[in-house]
Amino acid sequence: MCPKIVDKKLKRQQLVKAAVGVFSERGFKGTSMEEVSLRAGIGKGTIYEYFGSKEDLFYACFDWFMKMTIDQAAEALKECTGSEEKLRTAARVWTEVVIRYIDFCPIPLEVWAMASTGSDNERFSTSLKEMYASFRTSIEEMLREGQASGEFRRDMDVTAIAIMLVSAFDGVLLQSLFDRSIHISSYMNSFLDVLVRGMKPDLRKG
Amino acid sequence: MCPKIVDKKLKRQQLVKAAVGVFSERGFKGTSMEEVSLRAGIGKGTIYEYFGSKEDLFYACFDWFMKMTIDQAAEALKECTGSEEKLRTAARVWTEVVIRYIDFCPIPLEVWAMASTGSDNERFSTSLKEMYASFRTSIEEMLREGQASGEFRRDMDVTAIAIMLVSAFDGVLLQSLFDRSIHISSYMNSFLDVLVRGMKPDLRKG
Amino acid sequence: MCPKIVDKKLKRQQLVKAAVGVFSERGFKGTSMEEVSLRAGIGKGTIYEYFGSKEDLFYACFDWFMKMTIDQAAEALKECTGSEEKLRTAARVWTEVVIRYIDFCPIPLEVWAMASTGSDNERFSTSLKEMYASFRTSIEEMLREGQASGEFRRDMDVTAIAIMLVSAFDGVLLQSLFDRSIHISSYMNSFLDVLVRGMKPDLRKG
Amino acid sequence: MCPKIVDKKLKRQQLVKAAVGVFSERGFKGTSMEEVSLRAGIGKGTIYEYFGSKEDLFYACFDWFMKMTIDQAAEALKECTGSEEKLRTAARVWTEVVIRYIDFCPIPLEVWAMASTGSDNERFSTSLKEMYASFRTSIEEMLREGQASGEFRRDMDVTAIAIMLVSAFDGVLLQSLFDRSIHISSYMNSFLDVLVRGMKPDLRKG
DNA sequence: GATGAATGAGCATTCATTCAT
DNA sequence: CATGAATGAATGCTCATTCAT
Repeated sequence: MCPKIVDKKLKRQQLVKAAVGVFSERGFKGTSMEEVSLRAGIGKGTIYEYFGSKEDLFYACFDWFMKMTIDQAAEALKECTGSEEKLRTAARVWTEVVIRYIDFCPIPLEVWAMASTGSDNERFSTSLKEMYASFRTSIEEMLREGQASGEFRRDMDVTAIAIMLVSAFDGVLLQSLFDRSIHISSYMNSFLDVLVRGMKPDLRKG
Repeated sequence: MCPKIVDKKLKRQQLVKAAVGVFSERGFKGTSMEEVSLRAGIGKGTIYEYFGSKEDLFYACFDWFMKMTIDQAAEALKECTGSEEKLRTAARVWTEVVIRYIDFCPIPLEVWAMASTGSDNERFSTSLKEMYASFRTSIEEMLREGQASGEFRRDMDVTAIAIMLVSAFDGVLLQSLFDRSIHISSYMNSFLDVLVRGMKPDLRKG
Repeated sequence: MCPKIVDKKLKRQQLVKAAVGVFSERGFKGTSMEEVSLRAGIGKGTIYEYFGSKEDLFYACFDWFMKMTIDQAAEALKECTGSEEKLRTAARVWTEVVIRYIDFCPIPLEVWAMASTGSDNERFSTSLKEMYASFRTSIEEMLREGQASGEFRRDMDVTAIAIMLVSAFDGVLLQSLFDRSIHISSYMNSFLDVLVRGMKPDLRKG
Repeated sequence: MCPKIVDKKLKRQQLVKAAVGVFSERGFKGTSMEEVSLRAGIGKGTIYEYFGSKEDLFYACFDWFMKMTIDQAAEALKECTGSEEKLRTAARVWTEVVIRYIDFCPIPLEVWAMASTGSDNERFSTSLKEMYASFRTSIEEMLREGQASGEFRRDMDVTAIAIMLVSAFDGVLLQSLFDRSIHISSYMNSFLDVLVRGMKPDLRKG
C-alpha cells in the first residue's frame, strides 16, 4: 500500500559503520551476521537487503577505510606546493589516520590476509593492487617533481623510494597495532628527516 | 615390548611442512584439518597425536617461519663487521627469505590479522610483540654501533630509524605478496643507498 | 515488521516430547542431535534455537518428567485427608506414572547414572538431591500427621520409613523397567498392607 | 623363543580393578580405554589381549560387583537359621556392601541405564533380570520358610514383599550415592523393625 | 605377549543464507 | 520493506579398535 520510505544510502552507511566495528573486533571469520545486525539495531535478514553477502559487507567496510584515507590525503595535499612538503604531508595524514582509526586498522590487515590466501578473493587482491599502484604513483610523482625542481637528487631510484615508502607506511600501521604505546608521528618525522637528507642534492658541489 | 618406533620429531616437522602449505593457500579459517591430513598423507586423527588443536598446529607453522628467518639472519650476520654492512646484510637476508618463501608469507599475514583482532589469541600477539621488539633492538644496536664508530651521524633518532626500518621490511613482504613482479632486492638496495646517505655524517664539515 | 510468528513455548514442548522419546530409546550418549531433529521433523540447527546444548535439551526432558510426576501427585493428594490415605495415594500415583510412562523411565535412570559419575553434571545431582529431599519430607509429614492423629505408632523412626519408602518407589521403577510383566500396583498395595499394619499402634493395649 | 609367562587370570583381575575405578568415576561413555590402560599401568593395546571390547571390559566390572555381593551374602547367610534373621542378615550384608563399595556403586547405575536403553545391550538386561529374579526368589524362600515355621503371617503376599524389598535395597543404593550423609544401616534396621512387625502373626488371637 | 602409533567413523555445534509472513 | 525462524552444510575433535613391530 504505502511502502515505507527509507533512505537506503543512509541506512547502508550506518550498517557499514556497525560492521566496521564488529569486523575490527572479531575479524572476518569471527564476525557473525547476527552480531552485526544486533550492533546495527536491525534484523538479521535486513542486512541482505543492502548487501548480497557477508563478503560484500566486508568489502564495503574496507572500501570505506580506503576512501576515507584517500579523501583525507587529497584534501591535505591540495594546499601543498613543494615536493618535500607533499611527502611530509602524505606521511602526516597517514599517521593521523592510523592514530585516529587505530581501532579499525584490523580491517586492512584482514584484507591483506584474505588477499594473500585463497584464489577466490580476487576482488580484494585486485583492489589492493590498484590502491598500492596508485599510492606508489603518487609518491613517485612527488619525487619526480622534486627532481625536476632541484629539490631532490636526480640519481636516485624514484620507484624504489616510492615502493619502500609505501612499505614503511604499511609497516607503521602494523607496528602501531601491536604496540599501541609507540608514538609513530614523531618517529615518522625523524625518519623522514634522515631520508630526505639522503635525497637532497649534494651541497658540496653547489 | 616392541612398539612401533617412530621419529616423532621428524614426523612433526613433516606435518608442519604440509600444514604450512595448506595454511598459506587457504588461510587459517579456510583450512580444514582434513585437508592438512590429506596433504600430509596421514589420517585426520593422527594430527592430534602431534598437535593438540588446529591453533597449536598453526602456531607451530608460524614458529617455523619465525625461527627459520631468525636463523638465516643470525648465520649471515656472524661474519659482518661494519655497521652499514650489518644493516645491508639484514636487509638482504630478509629479502631473500621473502623471495624464497614467498608462498608461505601468507602465514605471517594471518598471524598479524589474528593478533590484531580478538583478545583470545594472546599467544600470537605476545609472540609478535616479542619478535618485533627483538628485531628493533638488533637494528638499534647496529645503528648505535655505527654512531660510535663514526660511520653514522650522532644526531639522528636511532629508535625512529629502527622502527621505520622494521616497518619497511614488513611492508616489503606485503608488496611482494600483492605484486609478485616487484623485484624487491634491487629496490631495497636503492632505498638503503639513499637512507644510508642520509645517515652518514656531514662531509661538508670535514 | 512482520516476522514469522511462532509459539516458541509450544514448539519447545514438542521438541522436548520428541527428545524424550529418543533419549529413552538410546540413552544420552547414544542419542544424536540429528536423530532428535529427524524425530521432531525439524532441521538439526533448529534445536539450537530452543536449547543451548544437548545437555540442556536432556535436562529439559528430565525436568518434564519430574514436573509431570510432581503435578500428578499434588493433584491427587489435594483431596486426601487421612494419613494412610495420603500414603497410599502417593504410592498409587507413583505406580500409575511408572506404568503410564514406562517407556520414558530410562530418562531418570540416565540422570541417576550421570549424577553419580563425573563432577561436571552438577546440575543433575543438585536437582536430584533437591527432589529426593522434598519427597522424603512430604512422606515424613504424612507419617508425623498420622502419629499426631493416632493413626500410626509413635515409637517408629519416621525418617527411616520415609527414606526407605522413597527407596522402594525408586526400586519399583527399576524392577518395572527390567521386567515389564510385573504388576507393580497390586504388589505395591500388598506391601503397603503389611507395612501399614506394622505402623499401626498396638491394639492389644486398647 | 621364550614367550613371557604371564598369569593371565591375575592380570585380568588387576585390569578389572583399574577399570572399576575409572568407570565409577567417569561413567561408561566418559571412560576412555586409554585412561584405563594408564590406570592399570599397561599399554592401550594390551587391554584387548584380555577383553574383546570396551563393553566386555565393563561387563566384567559389573560381573565383579555382582559376584562380590553374592559371595558376601552367601557367606553371611550360611550361618543363619531363623527367617527373620536371614532377612536381616541379607539387609545387613547389602548395606555393608553399599557402604564399603560406595565409590563403585555408579557401576550398577550405569548398567541400569544401559540395560534400560538400547536394544543392543541384551547381555546387560538379561544379566540384570536373572540377578533380580534370583534375589527375589531367595527373599521369597526366606519369607515362605518363616510362614511355614509360624514366624510370619500366612496371609501376606510373599511375592509382593520380596519384590518390594529388592526394590527398597536398590533404592537404598541410590539414596546413598546421592546423599552420602545418610546412615543407611540404622534406617534399614528401623524400617525392618516396622515391616517385620507387620509380617508377624496377629498376637491378639494367640 | 605387549605396545602405542595410526586410523576414520561419528558427532555436537556454528552460522551464512533463505523466505514466509 | 523488514524480520527472525529455519536450515543443513561444514568442521574440529574424540576415541575404540587395529596391527606392524
